[in-house]
Amino acid sequence: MLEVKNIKAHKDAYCEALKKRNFEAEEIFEEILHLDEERRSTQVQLDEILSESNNLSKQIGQLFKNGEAEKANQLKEKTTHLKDDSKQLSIQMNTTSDKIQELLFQIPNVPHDSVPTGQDEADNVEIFKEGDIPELTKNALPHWELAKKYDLIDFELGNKITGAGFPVFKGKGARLQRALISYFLDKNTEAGYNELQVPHLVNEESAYGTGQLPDKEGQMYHVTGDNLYLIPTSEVPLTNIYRQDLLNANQLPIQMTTYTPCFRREAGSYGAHVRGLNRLHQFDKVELVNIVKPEDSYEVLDQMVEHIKGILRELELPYRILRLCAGDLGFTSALTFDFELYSTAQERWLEISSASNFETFQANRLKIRYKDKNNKKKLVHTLNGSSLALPRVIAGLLENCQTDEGIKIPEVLVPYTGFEWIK
RNA sequence: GGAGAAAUGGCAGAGCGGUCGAAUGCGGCAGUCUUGAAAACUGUUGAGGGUCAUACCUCCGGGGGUUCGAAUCCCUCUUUCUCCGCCA
Repeated sequence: MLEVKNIKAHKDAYCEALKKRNFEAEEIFEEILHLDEERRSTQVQLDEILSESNNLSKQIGQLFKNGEAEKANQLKEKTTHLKDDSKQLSIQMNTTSDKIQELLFQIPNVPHDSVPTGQDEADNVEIFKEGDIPELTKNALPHWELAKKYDLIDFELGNKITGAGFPVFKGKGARLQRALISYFLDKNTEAGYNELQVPHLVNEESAYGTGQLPDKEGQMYHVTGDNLYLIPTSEVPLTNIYRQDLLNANQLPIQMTTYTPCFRREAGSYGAHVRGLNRLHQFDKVELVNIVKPEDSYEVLDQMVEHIKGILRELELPYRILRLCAGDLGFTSALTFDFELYSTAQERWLEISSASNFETFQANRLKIRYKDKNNKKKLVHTLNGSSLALPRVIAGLLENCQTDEGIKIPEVLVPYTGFEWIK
């Protein structure tokens, strides 16, 4: 959520930047600024009335104390109309504030200057590529075939228990998953991230805080009995830990990591691209969240990118990094880098991580602030990134590491899996 | 699920109809002393809105009510604690 004072100060620049997203902000900005004026003038009126009635109340108290009941009763009569007026005005003020809030919720984050223009994923800009794409033998298989061949993942069984998109991992498949989770968490804690375990269900307030509500309502599983949502990403509980907090500068940066399953309804997706592990309703992910001072956020974003690179390098997997174009940028993000892993058997790139800087957009919704050197209260910047999303890493790993003898586990993982080959 | 108690500033904790945005202690910050640090002493220290700055307004778990006036009384919800029941 953008701040009204920033809209006021940078209206033209914001309009210009939001055009990159095909978002015409001019009109909505005007309306917000107008409503803000209205809100303020209403408040001035309200404050005056409240001030007067506070004064009268004090006088009445004094008069009663002095035994001048008659005078007091005269003053009492004066307060009745003040009460009515203040009630009216406070309703009016709340209505206006709600309207402003509602409008602010509709506006996406302002893209960073470095975000390229573009309509959709085809316009994303590749900025880095690393790792050799292996030459596979003629018998090479896509991961869903490999999963079946080595009895690693059972998609049909998940179907029986829950439905499509809820696979059952078995034997070495399950162990490989657990190994990756441990490996990722170890890498993250080595880099200074604090490991946490968080709830997998969140309340409405949390979902609003990180921006899943109101605009992504249909994508979360909703537990209606208790009005809770299954998390689509652990970014939600992690970032909400600090909701409404006023931090001291020396508490920053806050670096958190956690492993959770993620639940996404992915309504309307189907077809070849969602086959196997490519797109699931439940999947595992290890997440990074950073809460930092505004002046540090872009440096931290770079660090996050370097950190994720390091992991992929160790896993010896071919990947590339994309700078998302304005059209493909998430609603809450100012700048996002996507990591894609090359799936050799499918001959396509799979998104396995996304590292974003939200600047103050989430922090403003969440009201996460800190006191800077001069004791000024400022909104923090929040960032997150996956390190990494498990299923597609497994998909890429199975496909790229397959040989005629079986699947060769990358060396760094062997201490975690306890085996070198899946045969 | 049943019975009882409670929720106050960063923390602990008083206040139980007007003088309360709130005593006191701890913590934080600034200063005195010290070669430096600690201790001691002195001062300062909640949040939001509003203003050029004051003034002023709002906030004592959330919501509603009584009253001229509510942290204080009433209703309701939530949470926490204790006891009981059920249970991984």
